[in-house]
Amino acid sequence: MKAKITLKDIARELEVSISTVSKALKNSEEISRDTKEKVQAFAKLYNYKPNNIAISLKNKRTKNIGVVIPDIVHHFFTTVIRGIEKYANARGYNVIVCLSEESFDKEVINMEMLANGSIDGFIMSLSSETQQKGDFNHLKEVTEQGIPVVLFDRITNEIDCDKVIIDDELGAYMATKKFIEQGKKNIALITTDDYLSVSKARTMGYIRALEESDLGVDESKVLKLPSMEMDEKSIKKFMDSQELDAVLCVNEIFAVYSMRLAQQKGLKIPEDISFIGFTDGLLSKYANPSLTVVSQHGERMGEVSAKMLIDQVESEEEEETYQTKILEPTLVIRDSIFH
Amino acid sequence: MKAKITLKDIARELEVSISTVSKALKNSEEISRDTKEKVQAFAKLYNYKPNNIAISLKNKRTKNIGVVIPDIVHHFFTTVIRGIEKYANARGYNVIVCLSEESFDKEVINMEMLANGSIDGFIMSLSSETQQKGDFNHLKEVTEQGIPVVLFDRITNEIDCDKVIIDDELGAYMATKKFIEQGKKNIALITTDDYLSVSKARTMGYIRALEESDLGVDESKVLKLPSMEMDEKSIKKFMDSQELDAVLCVNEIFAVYSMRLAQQKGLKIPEDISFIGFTDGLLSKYANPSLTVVSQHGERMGEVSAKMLIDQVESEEEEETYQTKILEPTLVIRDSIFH
DNA sequence: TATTAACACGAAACCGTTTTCGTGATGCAT
DNA sequence: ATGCATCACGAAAACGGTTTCGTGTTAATA
Repeated sequence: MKAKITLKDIARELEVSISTVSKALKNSEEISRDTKEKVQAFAKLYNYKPNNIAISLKNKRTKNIGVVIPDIVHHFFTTVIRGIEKYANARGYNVIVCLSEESFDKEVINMEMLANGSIDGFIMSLSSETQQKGDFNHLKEVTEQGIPVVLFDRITNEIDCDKVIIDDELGAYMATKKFIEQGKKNIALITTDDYLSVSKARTMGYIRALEESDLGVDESKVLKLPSMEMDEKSIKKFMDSQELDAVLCVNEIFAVYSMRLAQQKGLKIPEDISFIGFTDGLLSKYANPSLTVVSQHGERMGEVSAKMLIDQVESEEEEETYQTKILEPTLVIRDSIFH
Repeated sequence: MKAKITLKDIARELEVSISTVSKALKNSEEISRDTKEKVQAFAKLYNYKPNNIAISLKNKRTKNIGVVIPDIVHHFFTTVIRGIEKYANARGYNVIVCLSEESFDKEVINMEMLANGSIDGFIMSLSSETQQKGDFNHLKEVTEQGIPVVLFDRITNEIDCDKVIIDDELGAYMATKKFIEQGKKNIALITTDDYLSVSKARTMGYIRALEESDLGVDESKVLKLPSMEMDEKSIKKFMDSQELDAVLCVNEIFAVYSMRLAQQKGLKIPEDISFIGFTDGLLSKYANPSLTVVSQHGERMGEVSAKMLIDQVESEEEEETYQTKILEPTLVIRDSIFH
């Protein structure tokens, strides 16, 4: 086992001072050509690499960014992470991922763990429990300490920081309007409780599209599940209870599952009943029929979030001016609706 | 903005030395009751939290573990990460995720970045390019430096370290045998080139099951794709070229896609043709019909890997005895085969 | 020859902890 | 009064770097 070599080792071996070695490796003007060559050759030979921790301690920059998300086994979050990772890596940053698993306590613990010097900034999406409680003190504390935070997708207006979201209202509006244009009359919405910021916005888009049309809103055609967790029973009951010819779902799982229910009843998709979901994941692509979705562009969202965060981390002046980027959703047309 | 408070700040404020503060906060016997109370109260009031970086530098432990995987938008890896994250977090570790994106170079760069003090150990699954090249020097360097490594799923025998895999050979064997028991005669395999350790093992299991039966192996019934990337054309061509009544696929995407091809030809699943895939993801669960799969128990794999790594990191003696844990795969029966 | 600038390097502080060791003060026994 | 523990605390080194500033040597200049 060859242990890592340090500046001190090089200095001792070459009989110069640590400072000389440090400067020589940085090609400082101060050091003579001779010494520099000697030091650099020696360093290369023994594969010297500076210790990241020591550097972090010195310049109070870790080059790590903390990502706190509710769940990783969810296609949307996965793509966001990928976007963050790609962008951050390109700028020399590493990504520390923490999962809150939709729990407020875990979110708090994770943030506290990372806030003590481990990271330069946070990118996060709130857990459902946090959004439900409306308690954002952990975020406040962190921002007050001057640690930059970027909130994405599941955000709150109570915290002053950069934010990245897609226009969920618009996404749902576009989807619903599509149904209307295709002559659908009984358009349902399967969503979750309003405390989830995204669900609330989507519901609003659905309502706006219907109100702009002759159809109007029928409350009984809206199913609000308590969470994003799959709840087969409630969906089945809802789907069985009425005649529908179009269903908008707040995620792809709900959509694919309800498609199957419809098929079991002998309905033809999209002729008898059409479906649109949110999240452009594998499921939508490979479902049968393939599912039309509102794409949230997770990877893009990740990149944008990472850019905003790193720009802030690296900016000297602490700018008290935060922005909210709103990404446009797009409809990815597949076989679950008419082309 | 309230800046973080340090030991030095407390010391200055309370007019004691830094060492006294440090000891007082650790409830050292050395310090008088009075002083301890004073210091602890002050620390609490100003919400003192020790700086992780400084501690890392001091005791050469970061409490971070590096996870390097080829891809994150893949259900299996996602579940592994979740397993790692849960276990590691419970033991006070954070997880730094790096994606190699199946590239050898990125794998190397990521490892080098992390190996300079940022982490206490690695958990990784090799990129396909690395397995193809057979170049493992980056792993050798790291292990020679005394940094513990745990390899999972995509492993190599050229490196001495702990490993966690599932018995891929057995999984494919079980699946193929299932087909045979159900009277299937023309059993195909859609897999990838043998350089991927998992594909090779799965192919061997498939072959063993067939050889043990009366059927024997028919090379033309095996499709070897160049990588795990989806290649619709090749699969379509393969499926069209012959009469099959069962297909084993090396992942769930290939399986779901070929199911759809079969359905388009008017075949009934599972009566005319049955399917089994690897990876128990969302796709399998919500496909139509739902897909029978060989479950790799990713989350378990993640937990086991994390446990092995952390145990090694925390063990004083550097044990030169490495183990390979082989997890048993299980068949998750769904509607793509007879129940 | 005396002055001075340039050169090449080292000493030391610093980042925020932990930990070892030393020491002044106190109290007790002799 | 003297010796000796014990107590309560501080000084300083260490982790591995970066950076400022000081300094001895040499060579050029007056």
